[in-house]
Order: sequence, then C-alpha cells, then structure tokens
Amino acid sequence: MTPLSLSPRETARRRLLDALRREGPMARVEIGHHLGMSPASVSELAAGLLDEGVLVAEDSADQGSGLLRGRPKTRLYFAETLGSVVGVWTGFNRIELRLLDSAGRTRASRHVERPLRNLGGEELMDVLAHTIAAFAEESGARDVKAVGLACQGYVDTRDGIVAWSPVLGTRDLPLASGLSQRLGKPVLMENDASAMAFAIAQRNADLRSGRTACLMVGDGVGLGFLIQGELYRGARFGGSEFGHVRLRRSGPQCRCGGRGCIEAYLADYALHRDAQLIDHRPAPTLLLPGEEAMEAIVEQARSGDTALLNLFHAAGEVLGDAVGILIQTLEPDHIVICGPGTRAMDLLRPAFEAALKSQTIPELRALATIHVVESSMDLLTEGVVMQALRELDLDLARLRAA
Amino acid sequence: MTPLSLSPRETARRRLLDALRREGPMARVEIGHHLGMSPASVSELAAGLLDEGVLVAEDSADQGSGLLRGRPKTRLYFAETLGSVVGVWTGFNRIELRLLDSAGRTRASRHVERPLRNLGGEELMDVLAHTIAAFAEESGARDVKAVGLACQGYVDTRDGIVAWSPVLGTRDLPLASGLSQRLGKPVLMENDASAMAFAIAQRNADLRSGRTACLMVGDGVGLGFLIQGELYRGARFGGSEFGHVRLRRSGPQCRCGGRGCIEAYLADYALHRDAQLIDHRPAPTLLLPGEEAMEAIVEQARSGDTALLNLFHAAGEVLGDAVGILIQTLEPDHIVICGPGTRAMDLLRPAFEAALKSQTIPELRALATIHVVESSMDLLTEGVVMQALRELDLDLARLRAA
DNA sequence: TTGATTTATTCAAGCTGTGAATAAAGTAGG
DNA sequence: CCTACTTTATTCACAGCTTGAATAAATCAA
Repeated sequence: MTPLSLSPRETARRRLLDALRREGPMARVEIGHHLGMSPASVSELAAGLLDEGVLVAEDSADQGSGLLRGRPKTRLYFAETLGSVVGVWTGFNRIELRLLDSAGRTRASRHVERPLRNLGGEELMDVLAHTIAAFAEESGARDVKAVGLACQGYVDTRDGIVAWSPVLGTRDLPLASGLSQRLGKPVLMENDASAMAFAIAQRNADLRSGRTACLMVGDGVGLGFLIQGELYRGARFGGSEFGHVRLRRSGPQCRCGGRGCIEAYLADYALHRDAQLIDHRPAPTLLLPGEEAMEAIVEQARSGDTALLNLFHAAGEVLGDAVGILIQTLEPDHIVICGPGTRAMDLLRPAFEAALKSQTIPELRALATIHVVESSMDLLTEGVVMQALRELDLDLARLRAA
Repeated sequence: MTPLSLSPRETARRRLLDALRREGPMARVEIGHHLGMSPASVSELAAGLLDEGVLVAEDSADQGSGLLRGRPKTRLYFAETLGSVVGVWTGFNRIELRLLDSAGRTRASRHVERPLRNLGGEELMDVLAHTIAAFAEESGARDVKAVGLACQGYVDTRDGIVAWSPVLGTRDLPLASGLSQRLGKPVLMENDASAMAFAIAQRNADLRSGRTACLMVGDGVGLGFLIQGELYRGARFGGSEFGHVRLRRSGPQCRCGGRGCIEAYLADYALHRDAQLIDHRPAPTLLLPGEEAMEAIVEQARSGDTALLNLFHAAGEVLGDAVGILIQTLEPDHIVICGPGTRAMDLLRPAFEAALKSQTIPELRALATIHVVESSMDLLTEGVVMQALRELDLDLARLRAA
C-alpha cells in the first residue's frame, strides 16, 4: 500500500494535512509559518485540497480573539463529508475500538472483553468483523471509509499479514484481506508499538525530530522507531517485537516459547505470574491480568513487600539493559518508555538507571533524553487511525490525478 | 561537515561520481543506463563536471572491443590533477595507511607497527601526523588533498572528536582538528566499522539496497549500518560500538571495563587471552595478538583441541545472539559478518546458527540474508577515503557555486 | 470615505529533469 | 570516395515544483 517514494507534491500535501490534524484548523499564513512554506505554495496546495473537497474553509465568523485589523484569516479544516475510520487494537482478551473522523477527532470509543487466543483464523476474523461492524452501527457511523488494525507481533504492514503474534494461535494469517472481505472496506494493519509511537510523536514535536525509539511496556514489550517523525520500516515488518530479544540465557519462561526474553520480566503477564508464585498460589494460566490486579501488585510492592520489590528490581534491570541496547544500536535522540507498564516506573527506576549506567558510557547516554509517557492503550487506536488516514489521503490524491 | 540535506543537483552529482568510482570510466549513455537517468540529464551534469575540471573525457582511442558501429563512446573519468587522499586506520599497535587518487584507485599502501595505547593525546597526534606525512612523502604524493581517519570507538563524525576509544587513553579527543592543524589539510573521521561497511557495500550492489547491518569482528566488534547504501547516522556518533553491548551478566572481562560484552567473547584479544589461560600460561597484557598467533589458535582448534573448540563455541553463540538482536531491532535485508574474525567462521558457525535460531522466528530470520565477507583491515582504509572523497566532491561543487 | 493592515492570490522566474528532435562521429558496403 | 546506417551526445521546449514580489481582497480605525 505504501509507495516506495512520494512525489514532492505528495510530500507537501501530506505535511499540510498532518499539520492540520495535529494543530486543528489553521489559516493559510499559519500553515506557512508552521511548515516553513511560502504563502504561494500553501495557497496552491490549499486550492487543490479545497477543490477535491478534502478541506473546507471555515466561516470567518467568531474567531475574534485578539487583533482584528487586516483581512481576517479563513481557517481551513477537513470536510465533514469525508467519512470516518475505525481504529482497532486486539489484545489477548480485549478489543479496543475507536471511531475517528477524517480530522483525527475521536467520535466514539469502547472496548470489548473477549478472549481471542483460542480462536482459529477464520473464527477470529468473524469475531473481529462482527465486533467492528456492531461498534460502527452503535456509534451511528454510516460513513466508515476504512479500518486500521493494530496488534502485537510481526505485522507485515504492506500485505496485512500477521506472521506471528502472541495474541493469535495461527501463523501467517492474512488478517487485513480477511477482514477487508468481510467488511467491504480497506483494512490497514500496523504493529501496536509502532502505532503507539506514532501517536505519541503526534503530540510532541520534539519527538518528531531526529530519531525516536519508543518502548511500549504492557501486555508485552514492543518497539516503535521513528526517524524524523516517520515510522522506520524494516525489511518486512513494521515495528519490532523487541520484547523477544533474549537478555538472560536461562531466565523465566516467555510466551514465545523461549526463556529470558525482555518480555518475560517486564510484561504484565510476567510480573503477575511471578507475583502469584511468591504467594504460593498455583501458577496462573496465560490469561492476562486486568489493570486492577496489576495496580494491586504495584501497591503491595510500594508498601514494602520485599519479594515483590525484588521482582520490580529485576524487571527494572532488564529495562535498563534493553534501553542500553537501543542506545548502543540506534543511537536515538529520544527514548520514550510508554504503555501501561509505566505505572510502576517509580519501582523500576533505581535498577533501571543503574543497569543503563553500567551498559553505556556517559557520552553516549547523554545523547538520548528519556521520556516516560503514561499512555494507555486507547492512544494506540488513535495512532493506527492516523496512519490509515494518511494512506487514504494519498489514495484520494491519486484517484483524482488519474 | 556533512550538510543536513542535499539539493537535487548535489544528489545527482554524487550519484554520478559514486558510480564512476565504483565502475570505472563510463560513457554518458552507460552512466544513464546505470543510474536510470535520462541522457539529457547526464549530459548536463557531465558538462558541469568537465567544466569544473573534476572529470575529463578519455581519448577515444583503443576501446575497440566489440561492435564498432555508430558514434564511438567517449568515456568520462576523474582528472588526474585532482589530487589524492590518505586513508588511515589506527589500531592498538598498528597504523594502516593507504593512498588513493580521486578516482578511488589505490596508489600506495603500507602499515606501521607502533604501540599507540599509552600515548597521551598530543603525543598521539604528533605520531600520527608524522607517520602520515612520512607515508605521503615516501609515496611521492605531493598532491594530498585530505586525510580520512578511522578508528574504533565513539567517533563524532561531524566534529572529528573521539569521545571514547579502546585504542586511546584519552577521552573526548579532538583528533581531527589536532591532525588538521599539524598537517595543514582537512581531516575527516569515521568509526572503523562504518568505514568497512561502506567499503564492502561499494563492491556489492545488493548491499546498497534496503538495510544492511555490517558486523565487523576483529580487534573489537563494531557495527556499521547502511540504509540504501548510505551510512546510518545516529544522534552524534557514526557507527555503533555494538561490541560493548553486554550479553551475559557475568561474563569475561572486557576492555571497556565491563563484563560479558560481545567483544569479550569474540574479539581477537579475548580469544587469544582465553586460549592462553587454557594453556596455563600467565594471562597476557592487553597487547593485541598478531595474525599468526590467531591463525595458530584457529588451527589448533581445527585439529580437535576440545578446550579451544569450547571457546569458539561460546563465541559463536554470542555472535548468534548479537545477530539475533540486530535482526529483531533493525530488521535488515542483509547482514554482513566481516573483518579478520571471519577466519574462524567454520568454527563459530554451528553455535552461531543454533543461537540465532533460538532467538528469532523463522519468518523474521528469512528476511535477512547473511553474507560472510573475508575482509582485511586494508579494505577499511579504502572505505574511509571513499567517504572523504565524497565530502570533497561536495565542497568542490560549493566552492564553484559560490 | 480613506488609509492602514493583514491575508490570500497571481505572476514571472528559477531550478531540475525529461522526451523528442537534432547534431555528431564514426563504420559498412558498394 | 561516397552514401547509408548506427550509435552517441547535445539541444530545446516543456512540465513539475517552489519562491519572491506584486497585486488583490477584506476588514477595521479614524
């Protein structure tokens, strides 16, 4: 779906629409300032977009706050008629749904508790298609133009195939085409950490310059890597399942079948499992703990439970090693630690910082500023929709051109 | 030195000169075919370069091998008058020197055995300047336009500062400016693994497409990463000292002061040290073993020495883990293992492949083709000169433009 | 109503790259 | 030796994109 390289026009167009989605309605001059474009260029681009019906000019009414001299600005924004996109995140036993309009504004969202792990490929696609259709229906959205779908695992973003995912029982599942058939709409896929990284960078201009490595800790551990605000694409898959890098030769069991993966220390399921073991309760199945259960563990640790503190210490150390590897390999300008796992950052931090320090020389460590962003999974659905919207923008332009 | 982004013209110019350096003299049509450029563009570009005196047209004499119909080609190539560049690699107790003309052809090369580790910054720069000047002198090169210098460690390519290097006793040494003052010529620096990666990619077109991670194993372990044939640049330093990623919590001692780094298993000094320990000889100082010593160890292992085989087994395992991390993080299209360390690839391979397999899922592993390139350190000096030449090309163009 | 002020558009010009026509420089063959 | 043919190189007009400057537009202030 994504073309190899964009024409200058397409790039400029994309920059303009991206800016509008991030900043809200803007007048042409403002866009020019924002993007460092000449007024002539903005005018030209805007004329095209207005012509195509992508943008509309705002009524020059009540914007009067400030100087009222000179010709008033006419702000541009997305046409309401462009339709909307549903963003979906599939977790272990939970589906997160969100409806956004073409401007990127949330119109509705909800989540569904539903175990997905034991479904076959066809069943899963049926369930997803049904859930998505029902959500669109109940949200009164009759103008859904596409679906953006994010999940853990190795996601081939071009073909919409999930090569492997801890969430799925099946390998090499053509999820996008299957859903697309069922829903009659294009379905665009993304690795979940990549989607999260993109969404976070949309909200922080700093993170859109240079290189940003975004480590998402939650149900698993994923990595989204951005260069100049654009997602780095590897040979085939989008984001990396960085959580399955094996850091300890003989560490705890991981969902992937291996041992000592980063995930096996840091992910919710791992912390929960190990906490249960301490309490001599029977080892739980691989069902993911809910947020309350995780909060309870964190609280217990904060109140001084030594055995639990040791767990977080080990996890923090692994996090430090992981960030150390990222710094040594990618030398990013920014490192973001995000996802539900940041809830315990206070507990992780001492060991995290000690491990990071022992891995990297100060000159190297000084390069990357480390941001801890408390982000829940619903930001993620925003990210995947944003990416989908950009693809639709392109398609629209090409359709007109042809 | 390197500008943030190149103008279209500069890009085209660079592509043309790169192609000529790689492929040798070519006629305009051939260049056009090679680069997918229209004859009109090539003509225009070439006219400029001929005008500036960068290129000259070959005498249309003795090229007659093949069809002789039609207007004969006039091949273009670099003017002899453009001068030459010295490429230098500084190792632990060895300096590798090479003189190349502006076409990238080697005119002279030699190496000097000289311990460098215990010199202070000023002393080191004196020694290097003297060695380089003497080499240029003895090679009869009176037209040296610049020096390219590669070494291990964290090299700030923009400012020519070595933040840390196992080779140097000093931190944050402004090596480029120091040498530049002494020699009266511009000095361009590069991390040694990056230089090697670039040189190898110049010789293999495959490696110039997509993403190529190049792991150099020798005195240490370094990583050069290429995207579409261009060196990936992190926030500050060029290549990464990937060898100092700590893979084992309590592994053998590393030169960096840490334990369990990749280097501490794979680098020549590590293998040599551990081999000595087996033989109950006193642990050697950090002097690097020569090629003969390393060959001897490898031969002894090949003949069935179990203790030595175990060393190579452990090293191979670490190599597999390292490549696994690279695949999981960068998802490259190509992985190159190069440097003197490949001499023992047969011994490393079984453990290497087993470790790699246990780290990565087959879908992921299938993406990256693994190339083992037997390359000695003198290829490296070629790489650093190539990069320096490209910078000079740009400077030349800008000089004329101004 | 006029002038000041800010926003938007238009226009000519520059830079880059291309296809098509044209020129150039030879060989092949009579 | 001349003509036809073939391949290489250049020229030229044009298209795509961006820009600075001039111009037009839309409002408020006086």
